[in-house]
Amino acid sequence: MFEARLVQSAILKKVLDAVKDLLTEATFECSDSGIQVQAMDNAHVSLVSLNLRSDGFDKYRCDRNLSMGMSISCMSKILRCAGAEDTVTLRAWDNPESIVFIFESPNKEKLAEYEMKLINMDQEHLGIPETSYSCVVKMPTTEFTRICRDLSQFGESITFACSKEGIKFSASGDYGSACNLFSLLTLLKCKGNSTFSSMPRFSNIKLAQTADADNEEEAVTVNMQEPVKLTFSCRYLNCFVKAGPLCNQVQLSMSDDVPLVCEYKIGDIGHIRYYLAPKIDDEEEN
Amino acid sequence: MFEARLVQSAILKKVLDAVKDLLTEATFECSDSGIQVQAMDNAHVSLVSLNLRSDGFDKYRCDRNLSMGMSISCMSKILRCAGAEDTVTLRAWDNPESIVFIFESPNKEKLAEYEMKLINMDQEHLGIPETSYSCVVKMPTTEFTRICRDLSQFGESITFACSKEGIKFSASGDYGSACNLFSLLTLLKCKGNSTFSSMPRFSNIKLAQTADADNEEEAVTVNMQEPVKLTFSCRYLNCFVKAGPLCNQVQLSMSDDVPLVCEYKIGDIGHIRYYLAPKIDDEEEN
DNA sequence: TTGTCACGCC
DNA sequence: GGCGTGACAA
Repeated sequence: MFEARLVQSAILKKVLDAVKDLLTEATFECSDSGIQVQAMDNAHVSLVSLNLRSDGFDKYRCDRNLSMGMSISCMSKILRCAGAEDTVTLRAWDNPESIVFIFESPNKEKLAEYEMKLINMDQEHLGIPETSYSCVVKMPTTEFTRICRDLSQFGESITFACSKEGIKFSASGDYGSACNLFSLLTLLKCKGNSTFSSMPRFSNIKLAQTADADNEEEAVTVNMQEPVKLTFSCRYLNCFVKAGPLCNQVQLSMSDDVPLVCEYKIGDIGHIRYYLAPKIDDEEEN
Repeated sequence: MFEARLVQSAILKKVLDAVKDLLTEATFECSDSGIQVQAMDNAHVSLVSLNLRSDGFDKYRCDRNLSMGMSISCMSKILRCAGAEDTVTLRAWDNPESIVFIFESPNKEKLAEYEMKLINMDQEHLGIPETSYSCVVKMPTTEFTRICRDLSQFGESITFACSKEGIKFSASGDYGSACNLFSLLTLLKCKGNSTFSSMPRFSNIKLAQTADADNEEEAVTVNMQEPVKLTFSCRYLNCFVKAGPLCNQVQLSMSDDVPLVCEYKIGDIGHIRYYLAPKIDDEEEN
């Protein structure tokens, strides 16, 4: 049998909020090491990769590997029935036709069971190569969310430019253009960091806005090997940003002509990664 | 003349919120003992019974019995014009063609009068027999509201099953099924109540989650003579649940093949009861 | 009748 | 800022 318990059902609620706009259904691969979902969005443009490690659950048992096709919209509806403080348990038998969600209130007074039929799905397990990226940016989710939302008003896509000057997000459209800049210069100056003058050009710039552990969540960190300038569709960025409630920081990994990776940690239990191919120049001109 | 004053107009506001989705018009029977409304909903499926005792009003005078047909939607609009802290007075003359609503602000600075024309209505006074029920369940309105809302997502109707094991609400639909259980066993165990083993089967189980007066509002109480299993339309349950703001606890009375009674107390002044016939098995199978 | 959007309230 | 509600459109 398969059983996974999470005392904080809120985590799973947020995970579903983070994927439901992109996926209507997905295969959940359950094994001894945890739960993994990899799926292209409905339009087959972006890719969602979700990992929940078994050791992150409060109880986890998986006798044999299972591939369960689930309706994300249904699962999202079910999760919405869990109280904010409830414990959630997922349970399925071997060769399951359905999966059961069990919600228990903190005082054990209420027990809710939701049984969801599984779906037969094409198995499309996608190998995603681990690569090293030219630029890796970490920033507060709130900032990134805000930037995507704000710049979306000006055009269909946002250009991420990461250089020795900092990270710059920009968009332009018929009636104007917009730009949000996290300037290394300013950041350094603000912190009275004197390394600026000796900062190497175009290679391996690593900048922490602050070293205070207290403010780590608010830090903007740029780790650059090569400058990059890539353009992405707002539509998808605004879907990714729905994972914001999971985590205070988002990590953006970029290289030329390679999909952006937008990663949110999920507590101690795993992460969700969104992959999105950059627009090529021809498309930008459209 | 007829005059009824309520310092807390909020009560009357909530009463109207509790009926306006079911009734577009209704006859208000006013007598020395108070105000009574009994009416089938627009679709003639459920029945609403509202009682406001004269002694619950801050001032009450009714020289002769009156039957006043009122537009509920109009009355609801008028009540929405009362400030949260206002005092409301209803006034009508004998043989009235209209009724006046008077709102006074606490500091007496503001006086608002709304006159509403009465409607001629068919007199349909429905005798509702007082019966004893196989199961009477009391539970927090918030829980009941939540359950009706949650389970509505899974089907058109909800089955209420009350047995020695507790009270169970369940629904099933195309893509899964859902169930909310208040288990007597769990409740008793949690409270370290040792009466469980001696609990009679199928008869007169009375369970209080807790005897603490503090938590009375949060208690789930089941008083069972006979187990029952009845199915009701979500649509109507979700209308009844609108009475939630009136009262912290709702009382559900059930017997086989007899309408459910869903009762909310209205402060010290009266109550509102909703009656809804169970779906018969044939209908369930549709 | 249901889903979505905008507004106002908490 | 989030939620619940009312209005509108499909």
